[in-house]
Amino acid sequence: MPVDNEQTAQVAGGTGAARPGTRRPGGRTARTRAAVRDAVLTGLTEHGYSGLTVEYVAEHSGVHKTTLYRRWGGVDGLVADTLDLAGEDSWTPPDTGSLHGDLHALALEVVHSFADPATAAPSSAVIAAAFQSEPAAQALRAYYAERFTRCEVIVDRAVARGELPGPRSAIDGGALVRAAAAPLFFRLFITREGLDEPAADQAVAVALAAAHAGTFTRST
Amino acid sequence: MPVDNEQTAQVAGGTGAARPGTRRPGGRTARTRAAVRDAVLTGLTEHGYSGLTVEYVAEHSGVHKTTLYRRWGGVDGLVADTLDLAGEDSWTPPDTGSLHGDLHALALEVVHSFADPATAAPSSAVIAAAFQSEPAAQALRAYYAERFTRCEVIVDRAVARGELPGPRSAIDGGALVRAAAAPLFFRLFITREGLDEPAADQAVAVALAAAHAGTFTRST
DNA sequence: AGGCAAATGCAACTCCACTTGCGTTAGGTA
DNA sequence: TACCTAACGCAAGTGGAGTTGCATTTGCCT
Repeated sequence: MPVDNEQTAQVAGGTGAARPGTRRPGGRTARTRAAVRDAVLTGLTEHGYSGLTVEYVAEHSGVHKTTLYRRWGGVDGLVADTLDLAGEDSWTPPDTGSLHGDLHALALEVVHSFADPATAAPSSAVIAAAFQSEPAAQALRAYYAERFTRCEVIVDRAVARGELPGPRSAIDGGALVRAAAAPLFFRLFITREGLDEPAADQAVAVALAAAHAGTFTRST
Repeated sequence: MPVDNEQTAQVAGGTGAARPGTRRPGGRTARTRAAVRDAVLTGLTEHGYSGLTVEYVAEHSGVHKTTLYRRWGGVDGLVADTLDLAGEDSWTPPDTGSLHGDLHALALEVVHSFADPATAAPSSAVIAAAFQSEPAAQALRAYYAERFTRCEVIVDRAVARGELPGPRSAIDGGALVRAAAAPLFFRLFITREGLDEPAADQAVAVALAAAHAGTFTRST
């Protein structure tokens, strides 16, 4: 079953001005999308976002340049769509048996994923693309929103285990996980300090300390 | 006294291959730099980073296009140099009389600076530029490193007041302040959730809770 | 004051991202 | 099966970013 997750925003009028790719989600269209996204991924890992060009994707996907411009608008659209695909994986947060273990494993996943060019390229590419195109910003927002929603299980389990004061609903799990992740991305893209395991350790420690102090407990 | 803070990195050979701008920091050169940086600032606030073009800077600064390419290499270099200027201001961290007050004021400064396009544009522009050029990344790194060094006074004062366990050297002030700032930038540029005062409140609360739990105390 | 070289100005050129008009292919439907 | 049209392919063209060789200005030093 080929996926079809076109952005539902900005439909021109009520007259049904169909955007390309929405009316014929069948064979060729789906094949085109898959080929294009593969080419985008390899292009990103090879040349990075700033070095990725529409012409490159055209050559390496067998899809004509004009089609790429028509359906995706440009490099940023291509990258945004690629992230949409990446968001449809079956990833689940770690389950180590303790809150600290889960958060630490999660932080290490981030560290390692950004250490490997193949996985780091798409992620950082969209962050870069979001600066110059609203669709990319949208894709980025949606991606992380969904990721952190998946992560709330970690906190739910911790509450169930009695590691944090219950009930579940009283603690903002999303905020806790975000707090653990934020310093890592901050170091990566803002202060450009680079990532290592100590950084991950400290990020987790900060988030956990705040959690135990009740900082993420929702105010009634 | 005209400033001259050229990047000292990547000097080609030992034979003294002088880069433009280093041998004659006098009148015209300095005037050129000033005019260019003004034009970059107005260009950024008007069109944003993705809309800023070298030609625009040339027209609005009176400096010829060729000169801009020669001395700054391109848009990213222009933006990086502009941040270098911004880093030479006389900013000092807030001094409210309490650690919480200082951190909160600091967080609010971030929120408000990114709410105002005129101040937000240069900052976010360099973050974007750092994705495609090493000089820009360098400028970004230097800028925030210097900023957070200035902020360590906040923690020093708190220790002196007895708000945190001393001695000064035992606590990593930079890490504490970074912890308070990270969630804000994370929301701005990674999850693209936008900033508001509650976000600032929580960021400060998290950092403070971690500080009181001893998370930023240096291990001997 | 006078001379040297760095820094800038200038105009023409190259190259590539992006567009456009039209012909062709193939998915959906009767 | 046959038709219709969305989606794609193609080739030529356009515009602007970035480059190059040379003339001109202007700081700095003697």
